[in-house]
Amino acid sequence: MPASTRRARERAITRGRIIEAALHILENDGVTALTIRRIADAVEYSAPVVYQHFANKDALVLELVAHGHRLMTAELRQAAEEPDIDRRFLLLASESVRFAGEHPHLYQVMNDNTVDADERLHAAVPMIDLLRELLTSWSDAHDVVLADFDEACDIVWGTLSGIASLGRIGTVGNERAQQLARKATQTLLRGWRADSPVNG
Amino acid sequence: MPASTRRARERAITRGRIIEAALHILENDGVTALTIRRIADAVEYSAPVVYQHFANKDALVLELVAHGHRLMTAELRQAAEEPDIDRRFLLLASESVRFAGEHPHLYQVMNDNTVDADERLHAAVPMIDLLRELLTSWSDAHDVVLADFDEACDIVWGTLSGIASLGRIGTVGNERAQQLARKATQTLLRGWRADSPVNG
DNA sequence: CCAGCCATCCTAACAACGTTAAATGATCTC
DNA sequence: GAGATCATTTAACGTTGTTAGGATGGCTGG
Repeated sequence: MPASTRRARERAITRGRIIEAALHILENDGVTALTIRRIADAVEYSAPVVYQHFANKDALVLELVAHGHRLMTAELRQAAEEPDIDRRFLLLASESVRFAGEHPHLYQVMNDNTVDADERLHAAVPMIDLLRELLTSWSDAHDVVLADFDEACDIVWGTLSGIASLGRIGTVGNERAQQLARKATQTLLRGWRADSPVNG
Repeated sequence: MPASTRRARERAITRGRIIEAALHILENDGVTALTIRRIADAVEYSAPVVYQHFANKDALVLELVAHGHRLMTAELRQAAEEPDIDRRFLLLASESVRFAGEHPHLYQVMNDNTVDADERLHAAVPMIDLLRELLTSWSDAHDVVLADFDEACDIVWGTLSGIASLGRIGTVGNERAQQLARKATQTLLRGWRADSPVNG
């Protein structure tokens, strides 16, 4: 069925254009401007065609969330080229907060509780994987045995996302939030080193 | 103007009933059910009456956010009767996460980024004050001088709120999030003690 | 006591939202 | 080329936040 595959290809292209347009609207004009009709306008279709590619708006937004996490992870992996492990960890911390500041609206839907929590977790998997990698290299480098690895990983994740959310508050600001993230991970790592049976 | 004060009294009562009804709807049926018409129905008025007491829906929601922070702070202060400082700190950590689990919808609007960030900060002042008190008593008790007190305070705040948000994810769960909060603060405090010029 | 005023309340409506049904047009299959 | 399938649009439904205009009732000054 050659025709069918061409159709499928065209469908996939349109689907991608919709996501792209939605992302553009979200990043430029915020979450309140992200409406089905505006997205349809941007891709020069009428509103119902969106529903041929996504079951509903939530499904489309979820796609944006996944895209956001992939983008964030990619940027963070770029920052992971820093050779020194501790510096790398601190850099990842501040850079994750910086990402939240540079993509405020995208980061908002990434962490908004309006999106189903479990599906949000699934979208965040690449980010969590990166954290696990980093934490293993760090504990290996310092001969630190963590009492509960997954626990430590979740703690870092929760801490960074919480502090990044703090950054949107005007009186805190993103630069300060970056500093907070660095200090927080620094303190956490120091705490784990102090707790480790080898160094403690 | 005796009549005017009676009017004002009645107005205040109605206003309070609206907030109460809104809170009830929010906690029971979630944020999507929190609509002006449903609130008006609950207080046996028509929808436009709500706008005689609140400029718009956001203003009303902001009131719920402030109420939520007051409620949370009150519960946490109750937990602050624990005499041992370190146990008190850990208790506050887990209890703050527990509150998020017992009032999921309320906690959602408290931390949702749809509400203006700066006004959310203003609503969170009592909670921050409690944190500051706790942190000063802790550093006094252990002769720890924190390099930057406000920084440490914001770190704890961001960490706890971030981990509490983690708790709504099904695969994490609230009990585990409570444990994470305890461990996170424990590790942070240990890190600060290790860093203090007196004990370090 | 009564006319007038002012606050309060409701009905009706507006624009915009997510979403669906039905109709139209294009494209592919045989 | 005829019939079926897909793509697309127009129209509409129900709901949302919000505002305008008119009715109603109690307070105030004479």
